[in-house]
Amino acid sequence: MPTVSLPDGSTRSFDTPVRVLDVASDIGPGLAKAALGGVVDGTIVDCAHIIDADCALQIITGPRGKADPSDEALFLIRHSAAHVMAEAIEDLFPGVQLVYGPPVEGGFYYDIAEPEDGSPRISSDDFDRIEARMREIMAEDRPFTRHVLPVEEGMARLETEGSKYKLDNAQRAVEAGSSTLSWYATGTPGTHWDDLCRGPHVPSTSRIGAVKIMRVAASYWHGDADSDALTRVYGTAFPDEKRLAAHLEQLEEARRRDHRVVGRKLELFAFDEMVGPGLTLWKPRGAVIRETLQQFISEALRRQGYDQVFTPHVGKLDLYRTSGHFPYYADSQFPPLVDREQMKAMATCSCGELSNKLEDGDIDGYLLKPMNCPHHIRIFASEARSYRDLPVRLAEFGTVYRWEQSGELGGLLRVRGFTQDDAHLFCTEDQVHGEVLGCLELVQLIFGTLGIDDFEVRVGLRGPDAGKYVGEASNWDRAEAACRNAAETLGVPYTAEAGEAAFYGPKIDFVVKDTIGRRWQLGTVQVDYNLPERFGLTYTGADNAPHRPVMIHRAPFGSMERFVGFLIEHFDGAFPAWLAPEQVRVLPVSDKSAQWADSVESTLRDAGVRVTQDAHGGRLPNRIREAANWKIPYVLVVGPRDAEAAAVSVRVHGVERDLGAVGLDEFVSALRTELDGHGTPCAHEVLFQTTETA
RNA sequence: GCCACCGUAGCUCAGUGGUAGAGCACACCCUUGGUAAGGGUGAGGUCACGGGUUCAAGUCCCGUCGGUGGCUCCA
Repeated sequence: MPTVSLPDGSTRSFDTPVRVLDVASDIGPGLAKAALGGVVDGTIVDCAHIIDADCALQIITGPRGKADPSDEALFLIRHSAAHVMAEAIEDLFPGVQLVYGPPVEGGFYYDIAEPEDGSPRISSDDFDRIEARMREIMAEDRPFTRHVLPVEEGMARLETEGSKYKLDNAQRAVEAGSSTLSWYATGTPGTHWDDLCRGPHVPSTSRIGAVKIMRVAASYWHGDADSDALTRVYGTAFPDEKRLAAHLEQLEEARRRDHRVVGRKLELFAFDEMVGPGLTLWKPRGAVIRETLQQFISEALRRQGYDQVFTPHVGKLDLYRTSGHFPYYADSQFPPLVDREQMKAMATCSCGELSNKLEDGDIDGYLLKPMNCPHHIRIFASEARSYRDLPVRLAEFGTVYRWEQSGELGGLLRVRGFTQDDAHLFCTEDQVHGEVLGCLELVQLIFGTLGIDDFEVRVGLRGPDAGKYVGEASNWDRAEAACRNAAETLGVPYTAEAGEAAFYGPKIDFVVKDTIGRRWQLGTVQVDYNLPERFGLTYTGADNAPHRPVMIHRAPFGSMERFVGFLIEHFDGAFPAWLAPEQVRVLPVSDKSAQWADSVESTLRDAGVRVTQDAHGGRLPNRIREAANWKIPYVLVVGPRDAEAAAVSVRVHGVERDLGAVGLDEFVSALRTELDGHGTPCAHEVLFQTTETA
């Protein structure tokens, strides 16, 4: 006699066990028709799920009207679509084995093991016919039917079928405590296609609505690169074609906002085959943005008591043997630069001998630095340090080089040479908390000034595998507490992730999403007990005895490349005036206003404004359009009327009209205030009381 | 690094084995124009690179380089 309580607070009682669908019918036929599944006490279930005890139930329905479908509805639709796709692929590619097919953010995928007999692999050319087969299956409107076998019987079936992947899935389910194994047939069990699956699914195949295969990629079994190579086919599904089309349009829009597209159009940066992959060429306009950000943070660093240092781009291998970067991380470094006189010896070595000799130190050379810390540590070690000197804060925009895997490179977001806004703080145990807080203030200053409010804070802590971590447990406890505590004072939600610490200490990372939804770490603060130990760093305490300092690595931007890449997308290339490569463009209406236009231009230039004049380019509307395409914050149209009044007619990017004329001096002073205030207050708001912008 | 796809003018892209194309941008000329595309003319190509098949290759095959997406990695 289950009593079911519903989201509106009402309850319904039944004499016998009922299906979720029956409860929906009991509420109303419309709801029953729309039901895709249910949520019973927080667990998502099929419409056919039987309720035999009191519970809280929410019916999952497809979207109504213009509302977005619920996450649960999309989960069911996409999980079901993954099955239909798997069936279609098995139909079209005999010999494949299914591995694992979950719904994911934005869609679903299915991992598939393709036969290694040289038969054609699934390629994007096959998407149309896979989709066509899926639509046939959907049109047949076959019910998703769950059938359950006891573990032994189920295992026996899987053994017979001979799929090691499904067998593995089943074993995992059993290990996780399952007492049965379930299959879902698209239709009648025994007659139609089925798949080992925990469920749940939509009631029948037609309820999936609209599907699209998106891409195919390689993946690895259990995510392990040494394990079987699998083919992962990604797709997405929506309740209807209209929503699918809207989703695809959104992806297109995101692509237009991609920093690689915008960066080329606005001439911010370039990559060049001849220079090398992942090596950024900062063009003049991009360099302005980077330089301006560096100046901005440098001011803050001075206030916080940092000292600027400079160090070279290379260091001897011994430096990195001591730090532990070489050869442990050799795979992710550019190959060493070997001493000239040793080149000959190398020429006769086999690869194995060579790497041994490099490791042992028989062959010496230099490394393009993968990190700045070893150099900064040697600066710390270059003089006797007293506790009175601490904290020592050494800052450098240090360029580092890492041999990122070729498949990982992507625009400015993942490169092989990048400049960190790096600093290393050497402090006492007691100072860690305060220093971490200071680092977070810098991140807050940056994010706050630039209006970055959509980010995640991740605190990386030790995992259960204690052997992985260096340093005293008590120090770790304090450092972890310092990181958590500091994250809390930020006043934003953060996630504490066990096992995500670096091996040398806990860290706080700031993570943002790019325009196509990928996550990237920007700023980071890391506490380090390892390197001071490895380098034997000491300072003299008040007790006149040597003590080991604690190091903090921090980079509030992360790297200038990644940060600017992200920022291009954040602003869609329309940078606030203080960052914009070209802040003002002067457009004389005609040659008759040339003199006044020149004078406007030089006045602005004298005020330290990055200004240009466009006296060519044809008619005025054409030149306005051109300036808009370059996303220039302020466009000043000057004609005879303006010259007469010593004024400029102002347009601001993103507002498609003339805001009106103001005196040149008035404009310059308002703009100067905006630039000096890093965007606050905006000149156009002050002058025209408008808050419209792009 | 792995799998798939892509590489044609500065940019965006057409071109399914038979004489390399368009729009934008660029140069020059006309237009002196008051708020998002005025008109004309012209220049611009080793079709990424190397090999192969073919009477004939931008097009088909192989390799290399580069890019994109995902996987793995990320001190």
